[in-house]
Amino acid sequence: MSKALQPVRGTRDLIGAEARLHQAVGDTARRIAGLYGFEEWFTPIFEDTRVFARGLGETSDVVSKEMYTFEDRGGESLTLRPENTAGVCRALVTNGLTQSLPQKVFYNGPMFRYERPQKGRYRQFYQIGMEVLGSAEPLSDAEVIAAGWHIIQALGIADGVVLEINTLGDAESRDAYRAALVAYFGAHEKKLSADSRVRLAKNPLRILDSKDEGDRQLVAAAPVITEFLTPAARAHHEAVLRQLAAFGVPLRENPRIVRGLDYYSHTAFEFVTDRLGAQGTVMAGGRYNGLVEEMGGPPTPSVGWAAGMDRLAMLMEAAGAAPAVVRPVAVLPMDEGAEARAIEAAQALRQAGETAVMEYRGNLKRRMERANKAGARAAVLVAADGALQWKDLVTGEQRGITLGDLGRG
RNA sequence: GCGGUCGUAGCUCAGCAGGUAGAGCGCCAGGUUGUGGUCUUGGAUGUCGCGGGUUCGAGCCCCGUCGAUCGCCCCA
Repeated sequence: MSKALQPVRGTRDLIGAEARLHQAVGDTARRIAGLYGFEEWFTPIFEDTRVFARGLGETSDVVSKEMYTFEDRGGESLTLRPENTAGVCRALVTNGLTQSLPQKVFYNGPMFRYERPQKGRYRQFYQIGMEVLGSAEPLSDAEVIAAGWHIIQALGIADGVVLEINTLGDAESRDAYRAALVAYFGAHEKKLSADSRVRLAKNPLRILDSKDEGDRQLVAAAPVITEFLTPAARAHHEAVLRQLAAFGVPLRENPRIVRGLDYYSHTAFEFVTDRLGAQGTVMAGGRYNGLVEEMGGPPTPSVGWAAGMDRLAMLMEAAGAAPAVVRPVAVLPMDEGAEARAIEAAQALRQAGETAVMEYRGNLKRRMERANKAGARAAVLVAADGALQWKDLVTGEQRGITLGDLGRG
């Protein structure tokens, strides 16, 4: 045991039920995204460090203290992606797709963040995400959110999850609001928590979602973004809310929703749950109108979200929505001479789309036991003379069949 | 990065004024010379996370370390 190597802190193996859960999340999300006309993109797991430093904001926590950044043998500064929106925007630009907008993108894969691990929070974690690149229309905001809700429903976890939505307004609205917040919290600085005093200087909006009780009381009386929205920003937000209603997505307006990454503006939303302890955010995103430009492209207004597969999988498990395991048919030779014929039978089943397993060793009793443990629903018993019998492992019934019967289930 | 809790067989856990470890499940073999699930008999397995210290003696005490976990921070 002392010599056994362990997985690196914050990483783990996905095997068995956990693997199946993750697979179900990815497959379901991909399928639903397809229903909305989104196509999957595969971008590199590491990028030029500048992709993230520029995209997410140099001062954001993710960039300033959570990235896996290293120099490769050629002396380039590379970074394991901490999220995938910046990479997708970079790919849009490098592939010349800013000429054919909008692009509707789905992705699925591992992300890396150097954080203190906790349940539902890992250093290598998995995200799915959807992005609409190149549309400023409120309908694109509403549709990606609706697709996200559709996925949550399809996973069978909608019960404990609710959409909270807010707007951060455009740059003009946001600057005015930020100034108002600084003035308000500045006047009450002595009552703020230590953390929030730091936020006041660095990112005053962040005080809004503080968990500190004292902060919360101050926040309750703080100015609200809606008072500072420009007419255009207000119109956008109202249109998004209206269309979400048309999509049938239940929501709760929450003026305290804020985003941690710098690229967001206008719509900001989170699907949250109270069933995962401190890791309550399950899917989150918003509109980002400046990111593609940061990657060297033309102004390209976009919206999207990302969701933690690990958290979705945990919710599925808690909801008893775990995917069923496929029950195979076991093909068992009764004597050594029957092996070739058994292979033929197994292949016939597989050609017909049936999952077939062959136990590799032991006498018939041993193979039967293994087939049973593997959850086989039936066994095909193969005699040396080539005769086949079908044994239903649930009822125990057994009858003679021919090779041709196997193709017909 | 900060604070709390925890770490014993593959899994879930018990153990104790400090005297070098147990149960259930699982696993292996038999009861059954070609047929599983139930039942039954027997068997194997741990450097008690790792390193150091205190002690005649430590799974039980102390320190460190690694990992998990809860909260903060941050975020998906």
